Amino acid sequence: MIFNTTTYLVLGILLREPKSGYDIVKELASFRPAKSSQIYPILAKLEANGFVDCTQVQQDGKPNKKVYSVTSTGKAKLEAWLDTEPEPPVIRDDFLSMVYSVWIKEPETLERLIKDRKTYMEQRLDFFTEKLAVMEASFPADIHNFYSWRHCTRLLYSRRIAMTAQEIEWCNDVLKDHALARRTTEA
Amino acid sequence: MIFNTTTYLVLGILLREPKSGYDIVKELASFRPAKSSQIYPILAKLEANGFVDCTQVQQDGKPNKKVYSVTSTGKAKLEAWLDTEPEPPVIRDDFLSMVYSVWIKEPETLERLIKDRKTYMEQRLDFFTEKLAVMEASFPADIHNFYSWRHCTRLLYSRRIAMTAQEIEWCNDVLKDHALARRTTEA
DNA sequence: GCTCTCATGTAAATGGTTACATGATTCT
DNA sequence: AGAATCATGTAACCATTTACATGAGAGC
Repeated sequence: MIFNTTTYLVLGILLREPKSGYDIVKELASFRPAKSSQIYPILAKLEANGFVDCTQVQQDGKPNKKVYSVTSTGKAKLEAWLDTEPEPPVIRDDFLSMVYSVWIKEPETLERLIKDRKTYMEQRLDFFTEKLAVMEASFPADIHNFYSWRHCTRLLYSRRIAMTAQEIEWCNDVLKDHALARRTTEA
Repeated sequence: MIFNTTTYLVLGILLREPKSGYDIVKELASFRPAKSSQIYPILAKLEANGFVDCTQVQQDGKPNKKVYSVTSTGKAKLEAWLDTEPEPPVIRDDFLSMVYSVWIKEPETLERLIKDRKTYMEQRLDFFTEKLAVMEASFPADIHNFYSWRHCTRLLYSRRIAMTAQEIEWCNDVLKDHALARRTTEA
């Protein structure tokens, strides 16, 4: 069986807390989005190879669901992965590809591109700041405990927040430069 | 013909300056890495559909190469794309997936992960800082001229540098927290 | 009756990587 | 002779997305 990064992520999610495929998709949404058509086959393979167990759970007011939990073999596999070196990050960002070529258009196009990006990043910043605040209020002890998964979540939120704030700052710098240069040209 | 983001990037590279497939791969390497097996078919398709022209160039001391340049149709296509809205960015980062699950291991694993990341980011920071410095020294006028492609390159470098510096800062924060918490535990 | 959320999947297509194949030229 | 860089490509595979299919239950 082939273990790619997404498969390890699924194991990691289920190790925190048993979940259904549908719930895994929701958990991934804000962090590393994946479609259900990718998750369900991964779960099926993990189960077929004994890395996760599955139990049917009846719900009232909702359809039944299949809740998966990690086996000891699954946990061992995840632990072994954490001792390896991660690949360098890959960023797919259309926005950057557009900035790369935006010099062929009027300056207004760059301005629009940056303003839209800033708006998007401000929304993301609010989203993650809120998430972190809720977690801090709900689990004040866990988030500073090395052996709690919420500690890891806190680290990831704080990184996201810092990165997003940094990008907003960059947008402001570009817009400032832009305004300055245009005033100079007009004068 | 299907135009994906990579195809637009190839057009953007060739519009700055005509290049061979081999050169395009090198140009992309530090920004959005792609393999030659992806670039050559894109060039073939672009040529077959009249978006780029190709001329054989003899070189001495090196094998001959095929240099591509963008046609007016190709430029129009790129311009139209710049008026659309970019998709939200996608980040594939094994490191983050590892941090997500590292709570199941001893704290040393997190420490190692962060230290290695910091080292990697410091290398990247040096690389981009050097690149920007060279460009600033070589083309002091261009980098502030809206209608020069080097202006766009400067924006992308400055963003990369700020982002990378920010990530190093985050690594330092995590390591400081970590040291503090361990001292508290030992005391 | 219609839409929304919950829930699980399959099939086809696209985007990208890995592996392979070939050949010129330069440097050691 | 062997490795390194330059140069162009093909074939097979993997990862992910898009589109499709189905169905229960809730709320309007």
